[in-house]
Amino acid sequence: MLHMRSIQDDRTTRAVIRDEALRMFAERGPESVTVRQIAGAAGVSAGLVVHHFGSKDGLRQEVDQYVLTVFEGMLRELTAGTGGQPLDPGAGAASLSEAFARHLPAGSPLPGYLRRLLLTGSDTGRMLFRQLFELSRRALDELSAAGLAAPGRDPAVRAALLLANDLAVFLLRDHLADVLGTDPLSADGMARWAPELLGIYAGGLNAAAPGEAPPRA
Amino acid sequence: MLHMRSIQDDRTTRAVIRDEALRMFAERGPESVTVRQIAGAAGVSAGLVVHHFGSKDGLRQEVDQYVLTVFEGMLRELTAGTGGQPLDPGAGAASLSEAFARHLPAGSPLPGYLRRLLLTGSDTGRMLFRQLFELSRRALDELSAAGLAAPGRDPAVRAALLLANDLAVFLLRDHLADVLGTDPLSADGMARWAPELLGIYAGGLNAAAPGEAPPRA
DNA sequence: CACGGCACTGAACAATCGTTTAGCATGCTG
DNA sequence: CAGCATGCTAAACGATTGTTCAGTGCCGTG
Repeated sequence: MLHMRSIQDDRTTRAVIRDEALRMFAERGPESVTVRQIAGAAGVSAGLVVHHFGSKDGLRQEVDQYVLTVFEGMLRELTAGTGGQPLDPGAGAASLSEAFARHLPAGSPLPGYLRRLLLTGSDTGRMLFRQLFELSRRALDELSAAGLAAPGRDPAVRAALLLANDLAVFLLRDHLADVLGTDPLSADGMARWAPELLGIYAGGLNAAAPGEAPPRA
Repeated sequence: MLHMRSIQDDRTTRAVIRDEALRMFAERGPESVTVRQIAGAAGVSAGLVVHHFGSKDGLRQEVDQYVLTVFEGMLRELTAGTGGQPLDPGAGAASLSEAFARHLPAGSPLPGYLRRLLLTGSDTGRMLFRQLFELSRRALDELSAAGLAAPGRDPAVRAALLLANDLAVFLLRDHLADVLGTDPLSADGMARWAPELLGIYAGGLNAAAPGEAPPRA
């Protein structure tokens, strides 16, 4: 209780346990990971895990909190970076995957953990989604104010739609990598994905065939 | 003691167990549901569950198979219905949610189970996604042949994108219902969602304000 | 009627779970 | 130096897990 763990002081035994738990939780889910497996991966005894975090659920909550903190840091940098100038259409939507690809190392367990967080129906996941939704709404407002996108007849739905489309990329990341042969969160994958998405956002499904008669909106 | 079941329930005990397992698996995940809980919900003993399905995993596999069969039946009807005539733009993408809303009762556990199937990294889930991807490719081909949509510079990515956008709706169903106040798989929800999506597919995010210079595409 | 198979139960099984406990070493503090 | 909290381990605890087993009642068939 003497020292608060600072960022530079991070890899204490406690942090190692937390990181291993994060990795294993993301991969197989908290229910399928035992305290002894976490302890083994961290090179400590099972009792020490409980000693540090009170219980397995206490560890899970701390991992939740940690992941949320890291992610919010990413979001803060993301929104701060685009604060002044107008955004690309879909930047508020497409940039999530982009932010992941840019800020996280290749094999980071964070996307997987966030995915699980969004899909388990937990309060943490709900709060996270609400936060992302508000972000999407603000991004759409900015686009709309800049004349780069119409707010639509139902701006809330449009913001939700842009967010959902963006989240789909990393919710379905493994499957997309499977059928496309490229991880959509990698640089190569985004180079294939982004133009297609931006093309649709720019002019719809018919935009890429300019000789064709444009469809009626 | 057969009296746990309602009077007019022609399902066999085996089917009752399967259905209860399906419901509980969809809600909480197979790892968090015990054989005894399933047995209790079905009004039978734990031993009988194993007697009918060999093991808990055998039951899980049978539920997988059952869900897949039902879902493929839905898909077959879906593709058969749109075989002859040209589709709306995005019909191959938007119709999945539509098919769910039309073919399943309100509280059906099937969407939840399919969601879990897609996100657990199982072989079944991968096969399911590949199947959906092929369906999406064919739908895009039809749209393209009918001149209703451009295939894009990377048709595989475009098909994957349309599929991902569609799947996002029911992967994030609960969260979308939370922030929008309407279940996107209900009739009301789709009435709000579909126009927004089709509008983007028809003319992009700026469809309401044409003549603007499109961003980098 | 006898009998074999079937659905089914309740109890027991070994394994594994999260957690508790006792104890050991280390290092700081008065 | 003693005192004591801290990081940590090994062992054990009770509860719960999936599964097995012996047995019971029932029903159609020879």
